[in-house]
Amino acid sequence: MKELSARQKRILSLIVHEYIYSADTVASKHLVEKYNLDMSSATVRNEMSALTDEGYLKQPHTSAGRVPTEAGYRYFVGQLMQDTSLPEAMRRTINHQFSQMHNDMKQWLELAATVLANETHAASLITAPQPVEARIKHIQLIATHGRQALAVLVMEGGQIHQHILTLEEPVSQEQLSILSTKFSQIFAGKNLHALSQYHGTMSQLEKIVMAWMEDELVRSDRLPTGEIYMDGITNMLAEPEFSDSEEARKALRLLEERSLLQDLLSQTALPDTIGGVQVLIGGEGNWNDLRQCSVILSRYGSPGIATGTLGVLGPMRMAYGRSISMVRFLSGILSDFIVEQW
Amino acid sequence: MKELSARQKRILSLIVHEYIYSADTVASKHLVEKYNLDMSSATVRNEMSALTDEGYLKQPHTSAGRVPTEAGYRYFVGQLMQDTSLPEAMRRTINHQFSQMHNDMKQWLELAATVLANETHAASLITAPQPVEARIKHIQLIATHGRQALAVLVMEGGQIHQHILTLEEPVSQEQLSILSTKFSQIFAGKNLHALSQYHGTMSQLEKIVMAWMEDELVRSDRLPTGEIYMDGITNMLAEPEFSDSEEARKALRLLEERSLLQDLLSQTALPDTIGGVQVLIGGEGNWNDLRQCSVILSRYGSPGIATGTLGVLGPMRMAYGRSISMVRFLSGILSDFIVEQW
DNA sequence: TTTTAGCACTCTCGCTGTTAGAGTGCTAAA
DNA sequence: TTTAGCACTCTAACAGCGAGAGTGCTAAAA
Repeated sequence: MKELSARQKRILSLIVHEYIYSADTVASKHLVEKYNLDMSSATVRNEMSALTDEGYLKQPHTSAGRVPTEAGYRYFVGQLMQDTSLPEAMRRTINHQFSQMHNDMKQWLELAATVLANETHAASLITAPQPVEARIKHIQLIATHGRQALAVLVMEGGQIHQHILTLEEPVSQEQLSILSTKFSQIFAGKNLHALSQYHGTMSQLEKIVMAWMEDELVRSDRLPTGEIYMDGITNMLAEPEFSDSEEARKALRLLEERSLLQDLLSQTALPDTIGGVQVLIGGEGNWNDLRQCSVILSRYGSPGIATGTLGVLGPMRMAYGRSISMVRFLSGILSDFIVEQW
Repeated sequence: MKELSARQKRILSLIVHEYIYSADTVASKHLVEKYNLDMSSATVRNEMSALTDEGYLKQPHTSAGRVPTEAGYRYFVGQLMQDTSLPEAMRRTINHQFSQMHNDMKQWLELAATVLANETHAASLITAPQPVEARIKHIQLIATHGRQALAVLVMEGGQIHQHILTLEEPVSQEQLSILSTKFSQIFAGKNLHALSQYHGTMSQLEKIVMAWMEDELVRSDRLPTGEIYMDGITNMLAEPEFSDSEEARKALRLLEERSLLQDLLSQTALPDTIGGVQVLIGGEGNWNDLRQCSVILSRYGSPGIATGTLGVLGPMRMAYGRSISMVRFLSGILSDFIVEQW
């Protein structure tokens, strides 16, 4: 693969733009007219031909215009796209929306998913932030009803696990409070490992609480077990490439099968690249069902505290510039929120 | 509309069955052959003609077989369908799956959504149970990090609200515990109304907690603000009636737009009919986007404690018998869980 | 050497016409 | 009242055709 000439780059860029805009093959003449190019359609044709040889363009049929290939998109995203930042007005609007929310992670994630989906016209997905290391800070037991007690485990980062325990027999709030204090003192600052090494003689009640804590920590340690927020699934169906519902199914199955999604997220979005944005085009060979799609991902959060992933899934013919800025911007908003809250 | 003859009922029933099975128009001859009917195709044709006049059948074109109308489905579901209960083996399998879960409402709801979607080949949706009356049982404040404190509100039914409060300044766990006790004594057994009538002199901290509690109760009072669990969205796309993705979008938009969904659920599934199953065919005139769909709904939970809704959304050509049994069965499982837990 | 005009060539898309087959409705006989 | 038989209708599938779009190539112009 040779280096492309400036003119070839320009033409490739225009073709990608135009195709993203129109969803239709783009012809040499059309390009010259629409953008008032200072060359003839024949010249453009020659360059197109060269770009096709290089593998950046293809034609659906002999006498059709050109369409970007996977490699074409990749070159565009990597080399040609100027990094447009979001217009100030939009930043303000979005910030305003968040400022009107409660200080509630869940609500913020929901809003972020909605905004992301609406602005990119694609499907958005966001995983809830996962604490980086599970260290206990605090344990509290609260009597609720009969033999039921609510157990709350507060982690170092402020992360919360809770569960309703069913006890052997009713226990008063006083007794529970005493146990809460005891356990809090013993385990404060400890992680899962220390927990499983503790082996004193324990009452039945203590055993139940211990069992639950271990269980909770084991689960939260197998990283991605958190909730996933999505929106804009129907946006995908509006794209012409998914008018065949079979194609749409392939892409959407990914969103339903948690395991697939987790694979995707964990294999790509590296935990230590907060704020960086990754672009996956056409499944990058690994995800067959995503051959028609692109995914834009970013880790958000704070490296020492908790991180999650957010991204959009759309057709390969996606407004990359806008989507990437959007992902980056929202990643920033959520990161800030986590830093403030925790 | 006259009463249908026994034979007409039989034919209508067979046509509905056959169409649900094959997704194709059903012809008189086909019916006679497949089911070894003791009459000729001409006779069946005559009856079909009558059923068409009555509005239970229609033909897509002059020389095509018949297809049930909305009214046809309705008659089938209301009058013709024998109430099949789930085979024992399947009940056991499903029960077993649940028994292997933790005692966690969220996990049960997720599992229920998955099972429901898989068994009905349609989209499932379940709303988290909402407490019937919001009465405070208990308040607990837990220091987490800096100026942050976790506030937990335990309701009479065992329902839990929690939120991270941002305080004016750091407060020790001791102080928080004192306030917890005080508020718990004052407000135990009270509901929203009593809360807003309390007007002593309050510290800054107290005001913050009060404000949150009111807010939480107001929100939980406007009934359907709970989480919604879904699965099987892609099942819909597999049905031939949604191979046109535009139709699929219409139906799926409902699942994305919370407000639409809440409308549907609240207007149909009445809170006091636990275990009863409602069937909505073709949107029943009210939901234009559901003209091609049917919805099967049931309230679950316990009247005095908390209730939620579960159901399936599928094409009108849906396996009603199986789906209804499935909805009823899972409704029962979730109800039992709620009764046990709370 | 590069660009461009011009033209032949190719392939799709939409239209039309035709045909085979499926399924009905009707009529007249059982 | 049921049924056999047949005429009739409509669709789905296929082929043929022409228009139009867009390219690739060639030869002339810059």
